[in-house]
Amino acid sequence: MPRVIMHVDMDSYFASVEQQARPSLRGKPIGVTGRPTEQSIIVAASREAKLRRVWTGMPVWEARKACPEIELVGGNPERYLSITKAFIEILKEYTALLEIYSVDEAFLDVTQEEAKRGGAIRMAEEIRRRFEEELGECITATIGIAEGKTFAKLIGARNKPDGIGRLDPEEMAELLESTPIGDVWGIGPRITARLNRVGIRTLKELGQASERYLKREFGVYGLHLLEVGQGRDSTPLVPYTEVPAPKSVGHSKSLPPDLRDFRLALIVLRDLCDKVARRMRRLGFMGRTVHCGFRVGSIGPHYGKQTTLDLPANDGEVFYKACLVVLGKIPVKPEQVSNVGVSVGNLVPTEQTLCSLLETDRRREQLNAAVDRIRDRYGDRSIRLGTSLLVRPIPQHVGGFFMASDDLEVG
DNA sequence: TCTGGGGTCCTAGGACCC
DNA sequence: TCTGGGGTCCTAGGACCC
Repeated sequence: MPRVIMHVDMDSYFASVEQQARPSLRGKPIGVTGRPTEQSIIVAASREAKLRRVWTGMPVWEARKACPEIELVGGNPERYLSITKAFIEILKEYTALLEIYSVDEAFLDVTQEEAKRGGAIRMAEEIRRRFEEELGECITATIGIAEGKTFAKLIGARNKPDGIGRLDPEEMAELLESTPIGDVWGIGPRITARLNRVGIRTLKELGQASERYLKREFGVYGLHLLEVGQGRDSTPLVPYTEVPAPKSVGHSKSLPPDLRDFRLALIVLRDLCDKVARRMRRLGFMGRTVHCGFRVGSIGPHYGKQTTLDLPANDGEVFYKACLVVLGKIPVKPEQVSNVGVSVGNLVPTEQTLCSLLETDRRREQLNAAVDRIRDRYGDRSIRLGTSLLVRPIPQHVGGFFMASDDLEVG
């Protein structure tokens, strides 16, 4: 029996939530930004802003050029999360096979339920009506319905915003013929360019490509591409009840153009290590692989290296030391470091590690727990590391390599 | 004026062990 | 002494997503 998959995608999500919370913003082109600086980017544009050609990912200066009256609003992550929880609660009433894909998207498998509820379209109408009644008139969603996730997403995108789209099997051939491969979930610019080069531009053409070619070029992913090109998509949903454990925890930070400096990058890195460690403690994980990376110049590539610790850790100091070791191996000039990041993988639940049995680690743990309590109570900035305030000698740059490890005084 | 910050999965080569 | 096969772990890099 064919599946009936629904993709629920909130329209201009962060911007809509802001307009719901602040009526003075309604009907206006607004852009939600991460930080209120000119260097930041538009994280979400309201419908009015989109009509004025302002898109997600656009730098603020470019958005202003496209739409001088744009009103910039700093984002409120907690607010978005609480609305997300609310709409997820509504969706749970319609099926247990619900995948929470992101803060503003979900997939529902309603194969079993649709008959009882008068069909998938009627269900989608009801869901949209309840969003309006329970979350507010500004919070709208577009719902796509098809036999697989990829096509539900695609048909939803064709009906944005504030709409419902259902793909009937008879319409599949036409859709395959008219859809450029780059419109499809999972086919980004690189794969698009590679396929275009051999004359594949539409989904239909993708479906006619040889299996051998796709397998050779794209590995197992090539088989998925072929399936999608032929109008099939059996990718399973990941029900929210079976959310996989996180595989890595990381933070990164871009530096303002006038503050691109390796010393500053190290201070920021020390803070990021602490943040990562704290999140891991909160999540109950320790990790062994420490990956440290940075970017040089605004369009330069990301450089990254990793190292594996002997024992899993969840301590910022340990991560920072590992980063310094790793950075010493990166053959790049330290000037103009524009972005720095750390991410820890190879995660193990804390209770499954033996580290807590070691005396030194127990003391360290007590210290971390105390710091966590203070921050829980007074905020992340209430207690900071000595390094955030104090920098001493300058890292040497020798023969194109960093000499980083012992140059920074850790307070 | 020139792009944030958080992730996932896959591949491939080398080291090492049996 | 030489050769082969299989498995796991580690590292680097590529691609994609929201």
